[in-house]
Amino acid sequence: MLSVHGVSIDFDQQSIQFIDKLTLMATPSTLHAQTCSTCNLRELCLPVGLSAQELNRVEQLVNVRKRVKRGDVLFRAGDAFANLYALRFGFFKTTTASPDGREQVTGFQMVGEILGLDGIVHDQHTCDAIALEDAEVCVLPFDKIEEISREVNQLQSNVHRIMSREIVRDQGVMMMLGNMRAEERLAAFLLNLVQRLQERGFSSTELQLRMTREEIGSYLGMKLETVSRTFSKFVAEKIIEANQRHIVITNAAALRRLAQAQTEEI
Amino acid sequence: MLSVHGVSIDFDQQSIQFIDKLTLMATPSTLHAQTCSTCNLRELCLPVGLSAQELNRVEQLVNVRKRVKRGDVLFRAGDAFANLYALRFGFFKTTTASPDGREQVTGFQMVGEILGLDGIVHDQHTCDAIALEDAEVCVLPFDKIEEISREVNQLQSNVHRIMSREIVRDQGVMMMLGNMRAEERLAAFLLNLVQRLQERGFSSTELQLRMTREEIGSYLGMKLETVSRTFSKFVAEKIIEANQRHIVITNAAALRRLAQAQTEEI
DNA sequence: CGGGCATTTGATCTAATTCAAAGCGAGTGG
DNA sequence: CCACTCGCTTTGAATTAGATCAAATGCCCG
Repeated sequence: MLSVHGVSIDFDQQSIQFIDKLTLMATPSTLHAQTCSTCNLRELCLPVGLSAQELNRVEQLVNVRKRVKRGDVLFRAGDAFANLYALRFGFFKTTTASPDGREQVTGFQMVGEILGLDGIVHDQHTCDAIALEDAEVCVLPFDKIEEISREVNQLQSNVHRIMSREIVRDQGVMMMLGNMRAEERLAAFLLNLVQRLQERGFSSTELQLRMTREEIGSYLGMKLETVSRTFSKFVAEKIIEANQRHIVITNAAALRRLAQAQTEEI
Repeated sequence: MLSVHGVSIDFDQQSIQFIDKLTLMATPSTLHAQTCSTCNLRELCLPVGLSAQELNRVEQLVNVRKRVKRGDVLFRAGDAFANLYALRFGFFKTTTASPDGREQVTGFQMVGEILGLDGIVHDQHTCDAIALEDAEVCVLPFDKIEEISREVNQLQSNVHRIMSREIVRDQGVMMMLGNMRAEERLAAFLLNLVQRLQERGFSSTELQLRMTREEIGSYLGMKLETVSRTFSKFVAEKIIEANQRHIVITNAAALRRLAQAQTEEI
């Protein structure tokens, strides 16, 4: 459930349309508002918990928004790092390549999540960020983030938390890749998606996958055939219903039982 | 090669003794100096690149050092988060547990590395940090880090870089766990250790493992038997010599070839 | 309506796990 | 100082989860 101007709104489906509807509701006069104060995502995003006054200061951060079409690249490994990106709507994957050309999906990002943290260490991105559906991001120049977070303690804290969250998330993925069997991984994956969607006001039982079986497999360290077979197994066991990429979770308890090995979010 | 007061020193073996020897050389009058300015690790640690003046300000950060005996816990999942820890000497592992009790090693830390970043998001640690040999850490209260890094830009930048480095490291581990076969993982693991040791002035061909086969396996997502067999295979192929935990790399090129799938450090 | 990608499903195959047993080494106490 | 553990490691044999190879089906989109 996403709270906008104190009003909670319930969604039963996630999609660009719904987010745009939300934008419309939240900011009737400024449809493509360029400021954080009028952005309906501010309670998910970098400025969580900032006072109106602090928010004013942070506004200076966001002057550019960028549309990224499905299939397009936001940044690529090797690109010079200058900005973080806050995802306003749409869906991304990040992929990391090895010297010998193998590629792995290392994350999926949805509304309100921050892309580009990998670039900070070496002033250079180490992964590709590719839109899996038409998306829009706020471009956040990192030097400005650093500058403003020296003045606004809450922003400083948020930056630290977001980075730490990413580190903890990665621990969970390692757990998944290192310890879990195919079924457990897929169960954990579905639950994780659905949980994040729920935090954003969408259904906790129904979702539209934005990625292929192959991308899921790459992320989960298994082959696309295994992903497909495991989906089929879940369907046979009446744990989920699956029509192509539309998934309905019919037995969340069973799924949770399977995914036990995964570290749950605190 | 570690540069101390402008003098480069070469080690052929890593061990507590050697680090203590170094301490002795670097700070003859204050054997257990409690300040960063006199710490021989300052070029590896949080204060990299700080001017003497800035260093003075950062000094206020470090007032406590803590000894941790082999097998002892520095912090545990669930512990309240208050400090980061800079590793002065010794060797740690961090382990993450799942609800159903499975445990996985998610990292090994050596001199100059920072522990505790996982705790920032939820003011609570999410992993255990356990010393694999007698160790000493500087206790760095995180609120002070935040406070000082508002004033000292270079420190702020270092904090961000260290967190980002961790994120990039984790991407590499995911790559390893998701894409690589047992041999490749072990090769990548050995090369990574040896590379980090080399950055600290130790040999790039010889190392003393501080962890068991089981711990290696847990980190690499394989069983201890497989780790052992793979070591034996490397020995048979004359890529390494292994006597218990003492490893000599005799054919680094072959090892590098095997580990190609791993993302190399930029 | 046709072409190309994505998905499903089946039949082997194999890398790694599991189960089992023996060997080794460092530390302890008689 | 030796004998005896106990934990770690190695090696072997059997088993298996998932990979690979292959083919058919489905679906979207121009």
